[in-house]
Amino acid sequence: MTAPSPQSDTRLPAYLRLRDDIARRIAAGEWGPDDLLPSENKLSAQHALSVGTVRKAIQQLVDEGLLERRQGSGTFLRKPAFDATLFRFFQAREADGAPSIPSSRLISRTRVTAPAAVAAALGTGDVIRIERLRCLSEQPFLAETLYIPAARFPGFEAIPESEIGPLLYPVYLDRYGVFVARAEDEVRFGTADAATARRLGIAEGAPVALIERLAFAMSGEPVEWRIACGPADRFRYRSRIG
Amino acid sequence: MTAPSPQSDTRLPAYLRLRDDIARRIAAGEWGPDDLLPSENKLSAQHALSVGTVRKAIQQLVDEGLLERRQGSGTFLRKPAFDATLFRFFQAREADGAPSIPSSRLISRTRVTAPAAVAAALGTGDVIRIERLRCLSEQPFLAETLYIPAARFPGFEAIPESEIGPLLYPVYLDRYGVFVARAEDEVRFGTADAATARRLGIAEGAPVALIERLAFAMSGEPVEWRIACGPADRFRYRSRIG
DNA sequence: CTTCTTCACTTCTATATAGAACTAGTTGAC
DNA sequence: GTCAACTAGTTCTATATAGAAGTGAAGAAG
Repeated sequence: MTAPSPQSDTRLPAYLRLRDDIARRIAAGEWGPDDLLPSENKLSAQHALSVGTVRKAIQQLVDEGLLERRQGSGTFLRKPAFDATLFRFFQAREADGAPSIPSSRLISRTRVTAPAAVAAALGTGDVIRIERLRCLSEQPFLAETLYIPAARFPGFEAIPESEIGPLLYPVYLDRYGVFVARAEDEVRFGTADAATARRLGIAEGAPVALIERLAFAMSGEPVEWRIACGPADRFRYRSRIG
Repeated sequence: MTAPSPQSDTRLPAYLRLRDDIARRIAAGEWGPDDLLPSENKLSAQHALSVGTVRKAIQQLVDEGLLERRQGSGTFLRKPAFDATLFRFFQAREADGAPSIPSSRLISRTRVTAPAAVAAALGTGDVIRIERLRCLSEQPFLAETLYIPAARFPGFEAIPESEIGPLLYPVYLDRYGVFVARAEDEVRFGTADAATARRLGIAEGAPVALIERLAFAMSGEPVEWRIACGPADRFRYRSRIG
C-alpha cells in the first residue's frame, strides 16, 4: 500500500511527510503504547522510499520522545509517562528517599460550566471538573483541580473510582483513545485559600506553589486543564541549560 | 592533517569520535562564537570519512545547541546567550511589555573564602564574591550573589566597573577565555533576609524565589556559582513537556 | 533439563553518489 | 551606478549498498 491517508500539506521533503504520516497514524491509535511498529524495511517498501529516508523520519519521532528504537528488536511506541513530570517540581519521595508515584484520592467529579479562562483554553465551557488530592505516605501534599471537555470524555464522572488508578492519562487513553502527547506547564507562587489549606493541612495564607497545566492530544487539540497546588517549602525545580 | 589530538577513548563509532574531536577543539577555543567551521567536504577529507558520517557528527552538536548550520553558507559556532534564561523565571519586561535585559549594578567584589557548599561545588574555596543588583527602569527586582574561582579569574575584582556590561559571561569569555557552555539551575522558595529585603525594597520575611545556578565551561569544569533572589509574585515559569 | 549453536530479523554504522536548494560574491549589460 | 546573470561553494535531500552489532527464538548437544 502507498499510504492513502491525507497527503501532507505541500511539497515537503519526503522524510517529513513520512514523519507526519506516522505521527498521524499514532494519533489515530493504530498502535498502542509499547507496540511494535513496522520495520524500516517494511516501511521503505510500503512508501517506496529508501531505508535512509525512513530512518531519518523515525529518528525525528525518537528525538521528540514518541518512539523508541531497540537495536535487534525493532521500533516501539513509547508510552509517555510524564504525569511524573509534575513531581519534578516537588520533592515527592518516600522517607527512604526513593522516588515514587503518589497515591491519588478523588474528591469529586462534577459536570460544570468552566471558568472563563479555562473555557478559553479548552475551547468549550462544557466540562467535567475533577478534584483530587495527591498523598505520600498518607500525607497530602498536592491539591489538584482538573477540567476535561465533557464531549471528549462522556461518562467520565460515572466511572467507578476503583477503575481509576493513580494516573489519569492511561485512563484517557484506554477508555477514550485520547493520547496525551504534549503539555505546557506554568509555575507561579501564591497563598493558600481556605479550602486548599484545609485539604493540605496547612495554614490559610501560607505560601504555595501553583502549577497550571494545559495538556494536548496528538492532534493538537487541548484535552485537559489542571491546576496543582502544594506547599512552597516542598517546591524544588532543577533544569539544565545549554 | 589527520587530527593528532588525543584519540577518543575506545573503539567508538567514527561519528562519535569525530563529534568529540570537534567538541574538544571548540573547548580549546579553536573557533570563537559565530566563527565559520570547516565545510563538510573539508572535514570529510581531513578525517578520511564520508560526508554522511561527518554530517551525523555535526548534527549531534547542532542538537546539543553548540553549532548552527546555515544552508548555502556553512556551519557556525553558536554563541550561547543564556544569561537571558534567568529571566525566563521572572517577568523582566519594560512597562510597554517589551522584554529587555535588565541593567546591572555591581555592589561589591571581594576575594573571600567560599561557604562550604559553594566550595564543594566549585572545587575550591579561594573565590571572588560578586554582589549585584538587577534593575528594570531603575527598579531593583533581582539580587544576586556570585562566586567565581580566584585562580581562574585573576584580577577580576580590579576590573573597572565601566568595562563590565550588564552580562558577565561575555566578560568571562573576552578577558579569561572561559566559555560558559552549560548551567544547572535550581529553583526554590524562601523568605527574604534583612539585607536582601533592603536591597529589593521589600519587607523582611516576604516570600521570594531563589534560583541557584552552577555554570560549567566547555571543558566541564565548574566556573561560577550564583544565587539570585527576587520577589515571589514576579516569578513565573513556563515549560513545555513532551 | 540445561547449555550452546544457529538462524532469521532487526537496528546501526559507513560509504559513495547525484542532484536540489540556497548563499554570497563577481561579472557583465545597460 | 544599477540591476541581472552567472558561478563557486555550501548545506540539504535522497538513493543504493555492504557489513557490523544486537535480539530472540528454535533446534542440537550434552
